Amino acid sequence: MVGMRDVAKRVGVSVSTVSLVVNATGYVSDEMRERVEQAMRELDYIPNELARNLYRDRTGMVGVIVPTLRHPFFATLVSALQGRLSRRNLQTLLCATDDADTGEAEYVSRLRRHMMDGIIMAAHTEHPAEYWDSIRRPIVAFDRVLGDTIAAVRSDHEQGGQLIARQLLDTGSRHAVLVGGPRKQFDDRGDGATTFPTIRYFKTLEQQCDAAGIRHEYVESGAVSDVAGCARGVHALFDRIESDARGGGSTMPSVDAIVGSDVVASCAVREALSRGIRVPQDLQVIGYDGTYLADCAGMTLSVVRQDFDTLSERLADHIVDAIDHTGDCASAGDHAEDSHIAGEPAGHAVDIVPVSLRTGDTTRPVA
Amino acid sequence: MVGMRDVAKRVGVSVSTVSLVVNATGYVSDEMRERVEQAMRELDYIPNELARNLYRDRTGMVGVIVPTLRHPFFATLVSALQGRLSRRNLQTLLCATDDADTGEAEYVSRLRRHMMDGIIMAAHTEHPAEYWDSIRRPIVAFDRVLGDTIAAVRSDHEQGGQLIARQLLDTGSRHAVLVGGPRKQFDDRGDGATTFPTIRYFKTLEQQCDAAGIRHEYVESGAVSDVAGCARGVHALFDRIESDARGGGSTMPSVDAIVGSDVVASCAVREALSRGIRVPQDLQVIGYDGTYLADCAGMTLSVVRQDFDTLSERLADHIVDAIDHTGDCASAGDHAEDSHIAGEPAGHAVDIVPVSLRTGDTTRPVA
DNA sequence: CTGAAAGCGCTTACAG
DNA sequence: CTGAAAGCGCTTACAG
Repeated sequence: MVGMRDVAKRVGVSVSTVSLVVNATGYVSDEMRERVEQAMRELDYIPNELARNLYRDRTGMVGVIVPTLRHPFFATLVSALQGRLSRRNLQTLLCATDDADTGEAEYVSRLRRHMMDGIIMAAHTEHPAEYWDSIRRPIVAFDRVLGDTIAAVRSDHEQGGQLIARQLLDTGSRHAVLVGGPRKQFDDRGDGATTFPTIRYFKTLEQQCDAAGIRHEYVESGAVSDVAGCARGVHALFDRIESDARGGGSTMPSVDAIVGSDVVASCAVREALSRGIRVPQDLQVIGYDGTYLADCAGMTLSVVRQDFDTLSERLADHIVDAIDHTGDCASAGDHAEDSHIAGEPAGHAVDIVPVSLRTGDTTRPVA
Repeated sequence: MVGMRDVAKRVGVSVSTVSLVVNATGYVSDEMRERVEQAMRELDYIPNELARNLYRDRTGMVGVIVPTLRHPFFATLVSALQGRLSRRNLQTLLCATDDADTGEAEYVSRLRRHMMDGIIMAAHTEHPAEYWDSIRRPIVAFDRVLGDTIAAVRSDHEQGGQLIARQLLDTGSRHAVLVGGPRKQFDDRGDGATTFPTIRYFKTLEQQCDAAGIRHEYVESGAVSDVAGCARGVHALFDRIESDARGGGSTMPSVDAIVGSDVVASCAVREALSRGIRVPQDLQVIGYDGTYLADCAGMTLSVVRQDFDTLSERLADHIVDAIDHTGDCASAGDHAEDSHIAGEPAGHAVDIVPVSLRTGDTTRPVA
């Protein structure tokens, strides 16, 4: 490996001088700079960031922990996030907990040892808030609550639930099936705050349906990383719907709306089509997320769009903030006992990004 | 940051001793080890890999460059790859060229500066083989030829083409439409070798169709990262097929088979269903890739499956090999001029992984 | 079995 | 404007 020393030797100067021109800091005569730069080119010199980072105690990398990449939601999120981070000259170290047999704890441990500047946490965690506090590294949570000292970013799922409820109401749906993850995620974690905000749109939707007199039921569709399982779940759901209809002596199922992730919605549309159920006349389908899947479904799905660009931008903002302030707070971090003093809501509040409803071909026009 | 020195101080020993127990190398008395470990626990000591890596000249990270994550193929690949690398204690640094405004060249430059142990290249490159040689870091190419000194891994696309041709022939299809990327990718790059092997399955398929007397045509569907564009392309294709049929005075289109990526196939199935074209009776659809998309299409897609697990395993194997041999070859690398001497096909040959045909509900049974 | 010393490749005050 | 020196946190021979 050719190092700074080699460049210095070639030009006949000290390494300090080479360092100065590499970093474009301090004063170097134009002629000197030119000679050094040429030597670097000739030797194909690559600055070793490792050494640099060791000195600066900064790596320019952030760890991103997601459950899986085999789901369009997280693929889209990571994609947008990596782009945003790259723009700020931050590299993305990817960790997927469900796709590898490496657990969240092991990943976090590695990320700490590798001196990541920050960690963006978007996967399920079994750790208590104390654990995350003890990491002593900038952390931003996505769609999760990791404790009230840790910044978090998420979509406005309550708004999402409302948009869907409104749509169902305005288009006259009377019986909706909501398809989502394991219902136990709905439970609070004792401390009053649910750690998994995504389910909020279901809760909101259910409340609004109750208020509007729309019948609704919830069906579990398996873990998020199991797309095929989700497809099977939707298939089974349609079997049941049709058999219910026959049992009731009716030709049409009473279910007239299905709400779920893009994946669910996508499956639902196709199930309906292949069974001769007309979309949206007989059945409305509304997706949640608004990933690319919503656009390659043959029919344009009606979806609540999460704003991936803004979400990523915010995540990047927060992590950069946290990194920049990490030096100042270093001493403050020592007396962890009395940390809950004033309250810095700026960094620790949950940053909520609006969603929007895109009406496609799978919902009826509003009367 | 609490360092080794702090631990040493607390126990009252030298840093060397602490280092020994951290690395579990050399001889340390059990009592000493116990005391040191306890101190590490008490202080929540985290070894700084940066320093360690600087000394060892190894980071335990590999850079993975893909065009996009917003496509199930690359999402699935990266997912499998990250898992495999993680098992070998290698971290994955993710770079997506189409999803960020960071070009391939810039990414490679960053990866070199950050001293990645290796680079896995799965994106398009405009660089000539000489460039890749000059990187002087372990590189493995995926589905691409980066020059004959660089190891490559890919699926057996010729076999894929054959499997599809066989299927079409055995089920009596007479007119197939192949939907794929820009046709100019088919062209060789002067040096005789195509740099983009994926298209080989189309070439093989076309040859076999010609031999079997199956009519075929090729339709471009836009860039790989543009899933929505792909959906529009398929839509337009169906419009044309139907209008052709009407123009010909026929009620049924002459096209009776569509072949393309999972995304294309997925769109095609839905387009067909919503237009009343029966799948597979009137139209067979065969997907290429075999990602999760093939399983959440309502109908189980018939697909040629790329073996992502094996592909990833091989990529990991090759990069680990290259990394392990990087020390030995350091000197050998100097006389790059006379590198083409004997030929080390072991490392440089293209590693070809078999594919398989899964027949689902979108093709007819073989007579 | 343990400690003092040199070094990994770079940066940054501090002298000249 | 440029060089000698100390240090980032760790590892590894080499003495004791």
